[in-house]
Amino acid sequence: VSAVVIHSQPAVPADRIDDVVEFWRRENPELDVTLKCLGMRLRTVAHLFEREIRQELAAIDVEIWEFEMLLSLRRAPDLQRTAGELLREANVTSGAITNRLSRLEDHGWVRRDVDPSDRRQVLVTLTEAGRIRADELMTTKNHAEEKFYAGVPRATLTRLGDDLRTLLLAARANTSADG
Amino acid sequence: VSAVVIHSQPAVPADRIDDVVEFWRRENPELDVTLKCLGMRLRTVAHLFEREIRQELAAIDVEIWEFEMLLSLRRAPDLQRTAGELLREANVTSGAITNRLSRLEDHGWVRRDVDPSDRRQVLVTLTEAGRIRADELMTTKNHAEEKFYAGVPRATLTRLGDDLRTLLLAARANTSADG
DNA sequence: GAAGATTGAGTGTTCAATCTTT
DNA sequence: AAAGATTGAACACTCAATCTTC
Repeated sequence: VSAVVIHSQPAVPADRIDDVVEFWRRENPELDVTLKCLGMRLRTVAHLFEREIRQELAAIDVEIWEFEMLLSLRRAPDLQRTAGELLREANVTSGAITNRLSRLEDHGWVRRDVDPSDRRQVLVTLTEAGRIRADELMTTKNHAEEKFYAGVPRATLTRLGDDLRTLLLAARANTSADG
Repeated sequence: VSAVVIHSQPAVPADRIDDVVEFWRRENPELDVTLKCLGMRLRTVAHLFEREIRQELAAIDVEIWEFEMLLSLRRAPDLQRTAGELLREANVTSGAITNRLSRLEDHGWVRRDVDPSDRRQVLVTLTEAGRIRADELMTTKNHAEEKFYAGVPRATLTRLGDDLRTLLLAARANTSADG
């Protein structure tokens, strides 16, 4: 009795990504189809998600980086972090942070002070106006996310979250990344 | 008899994302924790993945956009696409495509010709040097991907791929996106 | 000397305006 | 007019150099 190899296609129609990967499998039958599809889907979903959030936020005139900076401060003890902490949370270079902080300061959403205990550091504090704005943005983003996931079975979403966490832990080890 | 609500934490240790979401749940108990975690993990994994691929490609002096353009042409019938087709595959504006094509042309990896059947269009063709380079890049990327996923159970990866496809189909409908 | 933040040059994107062809 | 590609201005990033403080 010989087993038939099924290419792990579930009860979901094939999409563009399946077609692309099928092309490469024909060129190289050794290719790991599961891995190729997974990578492409990860990037595509994340891209779609980001674009959707960006559009919803754009309606109230906000960039994603702005959202992330304000929300990071909103979570901080005393609504306050050093520029270095913000830098590491945002995964951008120090030049970008300086740039962003200047713009947030212009809007009056954050304040910059020299850290008295270590005068090399800059303490960034969320102002009252910044806190109010942060909470607005959070609400908008929550609505956008619910809309994005609409129609996907609850069980799928939960399983996705769990599996992604597993992957995330492994990937962090494999890449020795701090993100 | 009262049911105890379990916050769907599987046999995986909590991470930074769980902490962030827990903060917001305390602020707003109505918050859908599963959805918030999922969104953050999607973005984080995709970000990590992209960074890893970028680093591996940088070792052979290639940018990700370059990789995607060459590989898109590599799959095309006759190794040829119009600038507009490339634009829609890459999800960037026409200005970016013009810019990219000029640089690829400088390296001698693609050729630009006016489409004789519609002289508004530009036909982009992968040269022989471009085809060789594309295949090199594909090999490098495959290695990088295998390294990224190392240690994650096969079943998890397969399930992730299937669930992501389900999500992708729904999200495309929810956002009316063409990506 | 090392760490944290700022500055400036270089890069690559978007957006709007333009040019050509249909 | 409308569609496809190009151009240039504005913007935001990275990277390397600099300045201040430890």
